[in-house]
Amino acid sequence: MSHQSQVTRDQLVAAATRVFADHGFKSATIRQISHLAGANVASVNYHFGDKEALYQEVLKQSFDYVMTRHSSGTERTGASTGALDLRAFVEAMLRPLFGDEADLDGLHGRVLAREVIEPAPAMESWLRSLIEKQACVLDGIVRDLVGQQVDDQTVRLCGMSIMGQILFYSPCRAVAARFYPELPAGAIGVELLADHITRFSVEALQRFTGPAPRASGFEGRGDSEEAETAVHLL
Amino acid sequence: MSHQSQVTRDQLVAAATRVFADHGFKSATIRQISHLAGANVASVNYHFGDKEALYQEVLKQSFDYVMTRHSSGTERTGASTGALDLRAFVEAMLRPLFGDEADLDGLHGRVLAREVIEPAPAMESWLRSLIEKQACVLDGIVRDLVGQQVDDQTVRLCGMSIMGQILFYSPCRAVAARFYPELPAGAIGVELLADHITRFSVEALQRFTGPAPRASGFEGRGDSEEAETAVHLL
DNA sequence: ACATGATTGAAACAGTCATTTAAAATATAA
DNA sequence: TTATATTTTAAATGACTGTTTCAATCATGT
Repeated sequence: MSHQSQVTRDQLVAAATRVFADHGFKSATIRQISHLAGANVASVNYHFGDKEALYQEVLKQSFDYVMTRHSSGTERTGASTGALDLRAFVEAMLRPLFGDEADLDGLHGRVLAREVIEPAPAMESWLRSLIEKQACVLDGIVRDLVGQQVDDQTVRLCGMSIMGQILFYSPCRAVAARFYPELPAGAIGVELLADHITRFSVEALQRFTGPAPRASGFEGRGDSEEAETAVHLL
Repeated sequence: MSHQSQVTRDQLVAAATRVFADHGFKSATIRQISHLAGANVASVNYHFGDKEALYQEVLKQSFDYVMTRHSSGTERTGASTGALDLRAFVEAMLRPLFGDEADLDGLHGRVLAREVIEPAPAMESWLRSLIEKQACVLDGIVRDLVGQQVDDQTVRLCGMSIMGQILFYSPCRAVAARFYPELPAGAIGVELLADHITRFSVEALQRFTGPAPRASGFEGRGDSEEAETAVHLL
């Protein structure tokens, strides 16, 4: 493998990362990628075999990038409070989803987020293991905050509430501006967002101590039929 | 317009709703749709002009369906507590996102959710107005729960936290099972989910009374550097 | 410098896509 | 029924897709 070969290979991966992040696997075209990389259309098939193999390579590199760059932030800090653990976790998950177009963090994060939300061909085992590991870490953080009286299913639901708040800004960062157009997009920094999500979640979790779900202020009369039919489950 | 013409038109819309909900605008093909409708490939272009016009029709009908069927649930109940308002809102937003393949609620909801999260060609003004209206309703509900001392931006962030928890289950319903595989998918009913999201959010919002963000339990020492760099913003 | 293998480039391939065409079939109106 | 308009059908069109082919080019080791 010559030197120039490695260069074009890298350029192809870089271009593919951007195109896949922007359009997804199916909508991205080899011609877009090769043109952006300044290479021939046949180069993808020569260097990687086919489109899907290139995608797997992009997925793998994005995975490695996020792991080495940010995943350390999701390790338990151990001695600190659960709130700080959560704060670090949220920011570590959130940061790759942001960053401008040129930012590597944003690109890699968007590729992974797209794959997680709508798995295109086949999710690789290492990506699945990453997700499960993160979910496990989050479980632990939540457990620290809610205490031991809460059952496992509730802990998982709380984890999903947190992940929902985070992933809301992934492929759907545009949706935030759509829901709240008057709120300038650039003004929502990662830190501000991480602060809010952490605070929102900590406030909620610190009251999830009791397993009795009806002890939380639903004493009003049920006007809406939807509310009436289901509020007994609370 | 003959009677049979109207029949095939309706069948095309019905088939298109399903295919668009499953694959999105770009990936859905006219051949899929017309075959599912038992019509010719040219029928779409004859009855609607082109693929995008058919998509607009599907969007419009899904919009009307959700509006008449569920949007009443998002009206303020007025006299009841904010928590019940939130519970009704959450379930009204959540229900269309669920339901099995044959369920009309699920189909229409998924079409709209797909469009909101990743707007395909151009979001129509009535859809935009629906979103803004819903956001406004949610703002009001949140405002009722947090009180008047909280600034508008925080109210909006709280609204997005709630929407994040809801939309987490939209195209990404699979992601829940992915994060927590041992949790049987069917076991998470709409009511259970709505109960949890409502409880989680109410617990959080009821503590968002004070505008001072640092009064909420971040007194631990900062181990993680990410936490350290940003915790001063709290 | 030369020969050999690795890499690139332009073109062509087969497949699918949305869309168009025009003839056939059907419904509607007289 | 007959004439007219509407609707359906099969086939073709042109633009895209991923992939292949093969000659030209380049790099590398002798």
